[in-house]
Amino acid sequence: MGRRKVTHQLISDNSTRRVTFRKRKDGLLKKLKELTILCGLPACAIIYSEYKEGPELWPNRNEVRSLLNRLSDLPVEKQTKYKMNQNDLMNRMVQDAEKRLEKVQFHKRSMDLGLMTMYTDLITDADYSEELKKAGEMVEKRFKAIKERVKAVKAGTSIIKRD
Amino acid sequence: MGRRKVTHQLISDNSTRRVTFRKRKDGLLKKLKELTILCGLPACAIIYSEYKEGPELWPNRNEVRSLLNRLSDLPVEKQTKYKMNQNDLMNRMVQDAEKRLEKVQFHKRSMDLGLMTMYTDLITDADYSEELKKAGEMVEKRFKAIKERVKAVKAGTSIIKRD
DNA sequence: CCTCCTATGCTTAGTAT
DNA sequence: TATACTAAGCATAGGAG
Repeated sequence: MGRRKVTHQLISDNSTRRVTFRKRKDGLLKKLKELTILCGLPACAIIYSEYKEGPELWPNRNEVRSLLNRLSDLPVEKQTKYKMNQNDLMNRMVQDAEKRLEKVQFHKRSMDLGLMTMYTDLITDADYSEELKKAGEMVEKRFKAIKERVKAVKAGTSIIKRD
Repeated sequence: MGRRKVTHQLISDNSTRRVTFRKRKDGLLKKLKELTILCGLPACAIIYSEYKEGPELWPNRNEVRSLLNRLSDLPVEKQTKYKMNQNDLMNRMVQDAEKRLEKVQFHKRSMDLGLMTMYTDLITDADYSEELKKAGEMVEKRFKAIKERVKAVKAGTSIIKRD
């Protein structure tokens, strides 16, 4: 039989859904590839599914990363109360994350890292959007990484192994 | 007339390319939407074009960001010579970027920022992949942002304006 | 679970306005 | 440039092996 008209809702049958996923995902990525070739532009797609450990990255991991990095430089939408002087999301994220981090944990972290305290006059109250909280977490990870490296080196070993 | 078979190469004519871009982009995003609904999964797409200032983000900026954040937690491919102890790309980027940055500019930056020197024993030679260079640039931006904030506050003004 | 098949619905290139 | 049209190419649901 030929094809039947499709109703747009979640396909309940597991195996049907799996088959449809593969067919449509392949068709979709083919069309995305055609678009980039015909129109000469960069694009990427990220598709999560229950059928694979990680997401499907098109065209590949590096291209996705590269476009993501560009994304960081986008101007911020007016949904937050901050205005940018530059088209630079990263700068804003970094600034605000830094401020938030420092307000909460600066003294402890400074001691741990052996850094001198400063910025005391920078710390002010502000409400932080989800976005800024994530940025804060990012910086937190950075601090953790530095602390780990310091500990590792003091212990005479490096966290990073070389071949 | 109906449609002609398409040759897969860049469309040279400007207006034809523009029209094709709009048509195919819309068709593509429609199919991506169908895929997410039919199969109940998260997905996003980023499409840059010469017809818009920023990239087309589907389904929206926040969803793209959210999926990107997930991406950061993916295990790293074995294409680099570094091994991970955790499924945490950010930690590795941060560590290596930190090392590179410090080797080149630590003393100057430390003075600028009023931080104490340390890590002297951490600095070693290593060749850095493109990826790590980008990570380094990211951290560079962070330092710039901090410096700017410090200057601004010392001057009695804030870079960040509030409504 | 595949792969192959194909009728049928969907997309779209070229045209007209 | 945008919108509308439509013929024909293309994608794919369901079935068969």
